[in-house]
Amino acid sequence: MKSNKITIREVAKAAGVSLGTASRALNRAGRVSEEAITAVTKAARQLGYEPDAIAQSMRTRSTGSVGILVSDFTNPLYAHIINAVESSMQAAGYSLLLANTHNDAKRERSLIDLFRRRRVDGLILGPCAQESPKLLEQLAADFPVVGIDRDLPESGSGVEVDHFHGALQATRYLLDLGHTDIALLTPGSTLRPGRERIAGFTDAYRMRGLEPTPRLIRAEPSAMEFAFSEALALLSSANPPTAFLCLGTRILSGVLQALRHAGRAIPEDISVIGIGDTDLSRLFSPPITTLTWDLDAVGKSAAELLLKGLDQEAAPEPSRLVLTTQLVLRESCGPALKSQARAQPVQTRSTRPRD
Amino acid sequence: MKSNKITIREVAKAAGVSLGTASRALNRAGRVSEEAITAVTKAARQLGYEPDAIAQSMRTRSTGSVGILVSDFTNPLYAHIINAVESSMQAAGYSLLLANTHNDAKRERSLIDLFRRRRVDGLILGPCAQESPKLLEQLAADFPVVGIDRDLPESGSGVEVDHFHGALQATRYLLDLGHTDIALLTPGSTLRPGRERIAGFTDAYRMRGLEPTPRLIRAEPSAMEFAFSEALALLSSANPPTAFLCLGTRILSGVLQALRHAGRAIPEDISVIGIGDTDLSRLFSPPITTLTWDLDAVGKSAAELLLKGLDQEAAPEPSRLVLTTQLVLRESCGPALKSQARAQPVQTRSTRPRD
DNA sequence: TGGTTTTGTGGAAACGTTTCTTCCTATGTT
DNA sequence: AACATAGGAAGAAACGTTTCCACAAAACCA
Repeated sequence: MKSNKITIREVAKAAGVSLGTASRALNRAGRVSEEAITAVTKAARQLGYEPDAIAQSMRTRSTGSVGILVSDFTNPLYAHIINAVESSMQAAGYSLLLANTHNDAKRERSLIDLFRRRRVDGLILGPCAQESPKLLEQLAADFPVVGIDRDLPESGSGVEVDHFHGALQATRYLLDLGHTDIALLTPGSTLRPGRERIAGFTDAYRMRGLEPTPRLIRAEPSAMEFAFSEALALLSSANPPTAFLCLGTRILSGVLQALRHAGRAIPEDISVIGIGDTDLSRLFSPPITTLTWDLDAVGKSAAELLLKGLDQEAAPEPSRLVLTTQLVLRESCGPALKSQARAQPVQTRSTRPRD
Repeated sequence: MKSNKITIREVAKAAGVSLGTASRALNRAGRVSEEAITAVTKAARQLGYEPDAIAQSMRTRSTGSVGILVSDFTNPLYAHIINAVESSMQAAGYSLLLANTHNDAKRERSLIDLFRRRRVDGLILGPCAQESPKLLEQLAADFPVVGIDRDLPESGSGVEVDHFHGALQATRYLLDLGHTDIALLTPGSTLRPGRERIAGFTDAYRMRGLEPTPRLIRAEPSAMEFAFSEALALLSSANPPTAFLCLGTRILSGVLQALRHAGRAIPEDISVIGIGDTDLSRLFSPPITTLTWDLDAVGKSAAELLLKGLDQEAAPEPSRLVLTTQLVLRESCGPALKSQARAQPVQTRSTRPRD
């Protein structure tokens, strides 16, 4: 049952019409008679005609596919976002071209070029190391681009999570519990999320007239091994932190592992805040207080923004969307019993204009 | 900086050669002089020429893209597999077209048709409800297809995990601990993995001269809510199980949640075996004994099988690969203290020929 | 009835490549 | 010196669609 390729030419011949008419009949475009439509559709069905999407793309200059680039979709946060994107795009008739950048700017660049050569209709880009807004600007000349949690040029569209206020809220919560030596672990200070988190973290301190300890701010590319050894090092340092703010899924695992390894009890010895409402944070003992946000909404919004850009060819008005975070309180944070106020009081000044 | 499309025609003109020569020069195919090559490549670089992959596909009948279909890549198991597939395929120069079937045979069918129309060079298919090997056979006539953990026709290639012996080993381990009332929770008895697991589970009992309790075998589509309520129901039933074999990532979470909800201690009150070496199973207290296998190897092997099929057009010899499972012993299983031998001794007979 | 519009059709062009065929021109051989 | 041979290039065909254009026939309007 080798399915021989049936072209529209053969359909036309079988229906007794010209090739052009057959095409118009199948697409119900332009002027076609009812009887031509019935004849052609019948012939197409009988022959098992399947239009060649490549040839269609060739002619129409649109492929019906969009690319999505993230650093690593093994990360459950990305997996959920991509899942939502896929649902929305599939419903709209688009296919998803997926690739990992592994947080490598060079690779991202070459993947973008690859996708451009493949003539994707649009592109969704997650954060990536050493990202430059300029790249996006150039890209946006070719097709709609939507960034996720990414630095955007003036003209760019994207959806962002309010990591600034998220980190601020989480930090204030810990400060309120009496912690002053809070370790902040977050991936990538060069990426928007990391930058915003550090700013929010710092601001929370300053709003209390305190200053965070630079030594306790660890912003490296997310890796569980990094988080594990880093946490272990911090714990055995001269002035160990009394709380860990773990703003990365892998980081949370690494820190929890380190705490177990070091024999520290949560929340008695040390408080922990995690990220992303995963099975781990819900089912860990104790359940982990978690900074979270709506991943489905991120993906869905990104898809909608992209679809909007795909719809109207000539209306490239940029749109941004900011999603808020929620702090889900569980049982992993307690008062800082052995707190020693080491943080330096300074004049309160925000690292960021108030909004 | 609107990037105007540069065609090979313009490159040829700039280099002072004919269109055909330019193409041959860029592809280093056929007879071309060295000087033509240098002239053309220089012109191409200067003009910023990027070949149009669609047009290339049109002519060469190959798109350099492969499709992959799984039920739901939010499942970390699939995410890891896809990750490995993506790495291998990207290294080989292929792009990945991804979609979720949501375990719906109809949707799978239509996605396959969509991918076929998009002229993917190959296809990787995860398990899907009501799958029919016949479908794969038809498909394989058009392009190479690789199944993952899926029923295959005679002629099909694929990689499979030895769920049979995995379940057998896990069950025997629990039986050795004195458990006779073991609950088996696994997604989809119509899917190969579920079927094999039930067979392995049953065989383990029979090798001891016992028979499993049908009531304790729960094979439904994987859903955390299902597992939670199902586990709760089993716990409050007349003869509750003393051990849970949770052969699905979501299922494990649901059962753990149910056990916490019911106030049962692991492993004192009840023993638990999970699946997939996730953060949850490693970091849970106590760490969960886990039936696991090499997800990277699954993805990598699937990609390699597909690449082999893509390479040689004319050699459709089917190849199968079976990967073994490992039982990672942790601390979630203990002896069945309040075991009451309720299982019926029967004549030992395997549900499956020995291998 | 004669012109004007509408409607449907067939044929051809176009999308941007690769590849096949033909042809010319050196180069080498007897 | 005449002739075979091979290397290189130009030109055209092909991939399977959609869409543009011209044109005939039918319908409409005065």
